[in-house]
Amino acid sequence: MQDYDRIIRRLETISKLGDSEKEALRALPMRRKAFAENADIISEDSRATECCVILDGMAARYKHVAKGRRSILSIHFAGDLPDLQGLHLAHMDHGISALTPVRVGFISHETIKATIATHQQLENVLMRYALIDASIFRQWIANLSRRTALERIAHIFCEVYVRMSALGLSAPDGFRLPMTQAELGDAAGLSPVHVNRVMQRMRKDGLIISRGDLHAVGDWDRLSNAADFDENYLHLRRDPIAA
Amino acid sequence: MQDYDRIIRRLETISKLGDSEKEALRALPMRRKAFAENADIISEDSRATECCVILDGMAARYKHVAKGRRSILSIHFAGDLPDLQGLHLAHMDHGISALTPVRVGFISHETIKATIATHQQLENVLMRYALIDASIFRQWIANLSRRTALERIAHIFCEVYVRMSALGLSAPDGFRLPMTQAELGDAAGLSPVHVNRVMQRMRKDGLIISRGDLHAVGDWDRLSNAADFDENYLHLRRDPIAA
DNA sequence: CGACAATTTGATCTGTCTCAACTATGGTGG
DNA sequence: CCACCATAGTTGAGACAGATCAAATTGTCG
Repeated sequence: MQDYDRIIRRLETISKLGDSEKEALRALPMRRKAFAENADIISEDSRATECCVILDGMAARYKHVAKGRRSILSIHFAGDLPDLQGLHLAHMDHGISALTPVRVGFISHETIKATIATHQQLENVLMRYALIDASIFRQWIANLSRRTALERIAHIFCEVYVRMSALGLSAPDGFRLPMTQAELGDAAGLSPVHVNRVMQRMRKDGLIISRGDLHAVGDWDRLSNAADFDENYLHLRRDPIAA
Repeated sequence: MQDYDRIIRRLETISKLGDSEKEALRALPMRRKAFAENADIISEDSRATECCVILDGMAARYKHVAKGRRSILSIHFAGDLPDLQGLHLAHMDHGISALTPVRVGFISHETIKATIATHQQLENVLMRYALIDASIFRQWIANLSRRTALERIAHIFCEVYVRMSALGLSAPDGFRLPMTQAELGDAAGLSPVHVNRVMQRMRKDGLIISRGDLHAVGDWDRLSNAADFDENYLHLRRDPIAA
C-alpha cells in the first residue's frame, strides 16, 4: 500500500473523500524519514513548521512531568496525524516518540494551509480529526480519573483494537501492540510491575490472549464490559448518514 | 460588562481581534437561558444544534463512568465556549453542567458557520480555541496519570487562577472557585475525604489561603512549584508577536 | 430556628507502588 | 555457532497513598 493511501484510508474513517480531495492529498509533497525505536520524532518544547504523518510502525505522544516521570497521551499508527495542532499553535506542548521503528512523512504547514484553502472538504476532515483527537483525550481523562488498573488497561486494549480494526490493521489472529509493559504503565498511569500482574489476570480470565506483542481478544463482550468501553467517543464513520 | 464583551475578552486571550471581527461577533443572535446550580446545560449523549457560551457563573464538562462515578473534564467560566466540537461532531460524548447558577448563551451552528465563512480571522481564533482545549486535556491526562493528590489539586488551583487572571476575573484578595470538595475530587480523580485532607495541608503550609470558596494564592512560587505548573500548555497570548 | 448540604475528623482497609531479585528472550560479537 | 549481554517480563515481600465507612461538626439559607 502506498503512503498516500494510508493517509486517505485514515481520513476516510472520519468522512468519505471525493476524488478531487484524494488528488489534492496525493499532490502534497512529503519528506520521508525513518526513526529507530524510542527515537524522538518531535521533541517537547520544540516549534514545528511541518505536520507529521505516521506511515509505518507505532508512535506515542508523551509529556514529561516532575521526577523523571512520563505520561503517554495517545497511541498512533499508520495514517495518523499526531500533531495537527502545530498548524495553529506554534509551540509544542508535548513530544512524539517512536514505539517501534517508524517511517514518518513530513508535510510543511504552508502546503497544507494552501491545500485546505482550496478544498473546503479537506479542511472539514482535518477539523473533525482534531476534534476527535480531543474527544479521545477526554475519554482518557475519565479512564485515569475514575477507573481501576484492570479497567484502564482493558480500555486501552479495546481502543487500540477498534481503531486498528477500522483501518484493517488487525488480523483474525489478533493485533500487534508493540508496547512494553512499562510503556503501557505510562499510558495507564500505573507501575510496570502492576501492569504485569493485571495483564496476567486478564490472560487467566480469558479476556485477552497474548503471544509476545501479538494480542487477541479472548471474549469481546467480557473485555469491553470489564473496560466499560463504548466506542462512541471515537466518532468513527460507521453509517453512511454520518458521512 | 455586556455579554458580547465577555466573548470578545475571552477570544482575545487567544489572539487579537479586529473591529470587523468584533462587529461580526456582536451581530450573532444569541438565545439566553439561566440554569440553577447542578443543572444540566447539555446532557451526555444528546445532539446539539447550537453552541453554548458561559456568560456568568461556572460550569464543568463531565463524563459518567461505570458504578455511578463521575469525572470532571474541564472547568469553565465567563466567555468560555465549552462545546465548540458540536459544530463538527453531531454526537455529544460528554455533558456540561452548572457548578453555580449560570447564565448561558446559545448560538446556532448555522449562524456561526455563516459568520466564520466570511471572517477568516474568526475561523482561525475558533480553531485555535479548540486546539488549546485539547492541549489542556493533555495536561490533565499527565496530571492524573503521574502526579500525587497534592500536585493534582495544586495544579487545578494554578490553572484556574491563571485562566481567571487572564480574563480579569481574579481580585487582589483572591479568586472564587465555587466547587465543593466532592467536585474537586471528580476533577482530580480523588475521594472527597482525601481532597479535604490535602487542602488542609495546603492551607497549613501556606500554599493557599481559603475562606469559603474564595481562595488566595499564599505563595505563587511554592504553589506552582508544588504543582509542577508551567503555563505554556494554556497557549495564552502573552506577547504581541504571538498574536 | 430548623434543616440540609458541605466540611471535618477518626479508624480501618486495600489497591497499587517500591525495591529487589530472578528468569526468559533476543541480538551481537568473538 | 555459541557465550554473553541487555532488555523485558515475572515473582515476592513490604510499605504507603488514598479509599471507604461512619459519625460529628460547621455552615447557610429559607
